[in-house]
Order: sequence, then structure tokens, then C-alpha cells
Amino acid sequence: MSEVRVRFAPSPTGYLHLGSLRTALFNFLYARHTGGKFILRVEDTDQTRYVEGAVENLIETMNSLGLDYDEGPVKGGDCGPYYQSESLDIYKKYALELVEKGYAYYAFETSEELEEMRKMAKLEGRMTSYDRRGRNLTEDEVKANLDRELPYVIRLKVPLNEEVKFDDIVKGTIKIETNMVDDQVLLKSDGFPTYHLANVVDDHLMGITHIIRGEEWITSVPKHIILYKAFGWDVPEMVHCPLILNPDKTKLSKRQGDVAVEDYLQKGYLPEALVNFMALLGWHPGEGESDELFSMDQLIEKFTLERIQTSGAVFSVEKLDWMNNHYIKEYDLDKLTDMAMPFFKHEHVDTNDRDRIKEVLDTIRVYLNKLDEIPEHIGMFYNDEIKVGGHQEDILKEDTSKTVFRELAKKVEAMDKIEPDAFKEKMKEVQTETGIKGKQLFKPIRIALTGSEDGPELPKIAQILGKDKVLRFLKRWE
RNA sequence: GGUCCCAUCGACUAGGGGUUAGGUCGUCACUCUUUCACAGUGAAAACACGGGUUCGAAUCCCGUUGGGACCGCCA
Repeated sequence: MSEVRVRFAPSPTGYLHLGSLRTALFNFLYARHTGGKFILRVEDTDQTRYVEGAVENLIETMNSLGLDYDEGPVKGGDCGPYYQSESLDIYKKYALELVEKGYAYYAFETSEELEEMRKMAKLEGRMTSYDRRGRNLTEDEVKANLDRELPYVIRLKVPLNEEVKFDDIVKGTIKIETNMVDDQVLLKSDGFPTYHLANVVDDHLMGITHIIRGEEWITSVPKHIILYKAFGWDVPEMVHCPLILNPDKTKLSKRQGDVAVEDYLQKGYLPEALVNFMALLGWHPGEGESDELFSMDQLIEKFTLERIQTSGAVFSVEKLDWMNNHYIKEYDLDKLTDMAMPFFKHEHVDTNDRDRIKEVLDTIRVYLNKLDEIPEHIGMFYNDEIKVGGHQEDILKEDTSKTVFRELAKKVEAMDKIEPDAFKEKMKEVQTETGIKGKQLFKPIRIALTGSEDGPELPKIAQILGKDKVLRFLKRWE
């Protein structure tokens, strides 16, 4: 069997959609699993949707997720160009070839006419596709129109009364009557190809063996197969992945939450967690596998097309959060600190004191579902004074509390600097000496030091706060 | 509306003729921790429905219902 060649072919709309990420990931995993090639191709055939910097952004995002491609923009390869907008003449040549062979034809309707046609069809409850009227034009009429330089498109001449059948690796055998297939525009009046033409031509020219993409494409496969046959080309294997869904089971959309991978990265979801989580949406390693935490290497090793699910999967942030928290807890502290830096900076924390930030981060990471929650948890380490009110203040003003503060302060004063174990020891001593214990002992200290009733272990907090601050906070209530 | 796809706990899923239908997230309870979180233990929680086939169906077939995708000179 020849080498596997798969491609991820996004249109550069400005950001990487979660659904696209999953498609890219499956392509990537399959290529790496089989030792094949993963190709990135930019489908920029819609001039009206050109977005500045989209490709750079896309590549950057893919890189940060560890999805490196073998051929594509910037990197190059033997099957370029990898921007479709750079091979307009090729698509045109193929479109013309089709016309010549009788598999396609010129059509001269304007967008407005088509719009009208669709409206009527909808009104009458008919299929809204093109009514194939352009097929009735005589050769002379076409020639005359062309001579007059009327704007034209080239449309696919779908063979009527046939059945197109194909085997999808995840969906199984699918049959569609050609009468239901639209005479799709292949070449637009601006000279650009549509997705359908460009996709088929490029997939063939680039030697793509497996088309792995979202299920939303499944109804256009017949058009593509008709094209492959018209050209006399082999049809690649079809692999249509189930959609990723909103909680209401509709196709994942912007309206119902963040959909751009960049947004998730920015919020502090770790690339490893994102990859791990997305891989499990619509895919599962199979029987006997109860674990769900996989590194990229493990995913590559386990990934097969046959284990892709048939039905759509709801994107659940709760599980992503859990998984991300897991990765945050396990992550290399130095790398995590690097990633966390922007969030500290944003809170105006002195980022020169990296060691201290590292310590803070290490003690709060257990609380973090994502890095952007850092601000909620670091306040207590950077307070200059503690603000309390209500029943917390009442607790601090208890006689027993004052005793605790006085005695503890004395002991802290005698310390060189605060080590967690030593601090704990001192608290114990205060307990035995004063007879104050339990909540009466710990709660006031916690509130005095942090202004909060919960958080990480007190000794750890005391250490990070340092002797001076601890004393100052304690003495305020003596 | 037409065509196509899909159907196991709330979510992600395992299983795929005989199982107490398993795991993970979430939820709840308990334990641990003098707090919260983490961790641990446990609980509640599912085969959409109706017909076949079969000794036996969640599993195979058909239908119904429900959901979804697509029906652009967007991709």
C-alpha cells in the first residue's frame, strides 16, 4: 500500500475553529500513526472573505498545539502551491477540460437571478438548487454570450438518473440519486474556483489518499465523485467525522460560547489538555481502555480511523476544565510559570520576582481549571493590608483571637524567617500554651493573614507572605 | 419541504446475541485535611419506541419517533 497522505484544508477566516482543530488533529494523528504525510493547504478561493494575517495565525496556533505539518505554506513541499489562490490557471484549465469533454457547461445567470430562482423554489416547496436551465443553451448561444463578454460561470453537468455510491470509513455505504445533486458552480465569474473544483483538483494533484473532514461535507461527496470520474481519477478514501455540537445538539457555533482555539489558549487551557480533550470528542481508543489521559504520543500510537464515532458529540466545558486542571497540577512548574506570567503581569504583580511567583503558582495550581483563574487566587499573597468586615471582623476581635495573635507574633518575631514546618510548630505551641484550639485558633489566623476563610495551607501562606507581613498583619489585631 | 446522517446515564463513551450494561466528567453523600480545593470511598443516573429474526435482543432487520447536517458564484 502506498504512503498515506492526508490534508487539513482550512479557509483562512481569521481563527481556528474548534471543529477544525478536531479535523486537523484527526488528520495529524492518522498521518503520524501510519508514518504518512500531513499536508496543510489554504483554501483561499473566496476573495470576499480574505482576512489579513489569518494564515500566520493559523500556523502559529497549530504549532502551539503540536500539530506540525510536513508540507504546506512557509514550509513548502513538492505539491505546491499550497495556497489555492496561487493556482487559478490550473483550476481554469481543468474546468475548461470538463466543458470540452461534455461534463460541464457555461451558465450566464446573475447572482440576482439565482437568488430569485431560489426564492421561488422555496415558495413552492421545491429543492432550492439550480434548475439546470443553462444546459438548454445551444453552442451558438453560448458562443455569442462569450463573445459579448457576458460574465459566466462553469457548472458541473451532473449525469441524470444515476446513483452515486461510496463507502465512507466511518459512515459506511452511502447512496444518493444524481437527480438530487446540484449542477454545482465549478468556476466562479471572478475566475476563482469553488471549493468543490479546487478541492478535488488539489486532492488529486497532491496525491491525497484519505479525505478526513467534518460530516457537514457528506452531502457534497457525490459532486466530488462525479468530478473524479469525469477526470478519470481515483477517488480517495472518505472519512467523515461526526460534528462537534453545542449543548443543544446543534452544530457548534459562535453564538453559544467560544469557538476559536485561540480563545481557549488565551484563557489558559494548556495545549496538551486541549489536544487530549478534543481527541476524545468523537473518537475512543476502544475496549479495555478506561484511561482518558493521553499524551500526543499515546494518541498517535492508539489512533485508528475505525474507532471514530458515528454520532455527534456535545462539547462540554466541564470535562475540559477537569482535564485542564489535571494537566495544570502535573505540569512542569517552570513551563507552567512561563505560561502563567501574563496573568500575573495583568494583576500588576512584580514579575521580576519569578521565584516568588513560582511558589505562589505552585500552591494555588490545584485550584485552577484554567490559568485565567489565577487572579482570583493570588490576592492573598499580594495584599498590603487585609480588609475585613462583618462576622470576620467579629472573629478577629474575640478575646481568644487576640491572645492567639499576641502569642503567635511573639514566636514569629523570634524566627529567622518563616518555614512552613516551623510555623506549624509555632501554632501548635500557641495551642498548648493558651489552650485555644480548633477553629478558634486557626480561623482568626487565616482571616488576619488573608482576609479569607479558605485557601491553601496556612503555613505555606505564612511562608510566602514572609516574616514582616505576617507580623504586621498579626499585630494589627492584638 | 427534499436528500443524507445519527440514536447506551445530564455530557463523553465501552460493550455489540446470554453482562448485576463498564469507565470518565458532572451531581450527591461520606472519609481525609482543624478551612477550601485536591485525593479516596460510595450512591443516584442510560440501551428512544414498535414490530420482526431468534430458545434468547441494548446488540441483527424493518418501521416509527426524535435529533442533526446539507440544499450559495461560502468553505
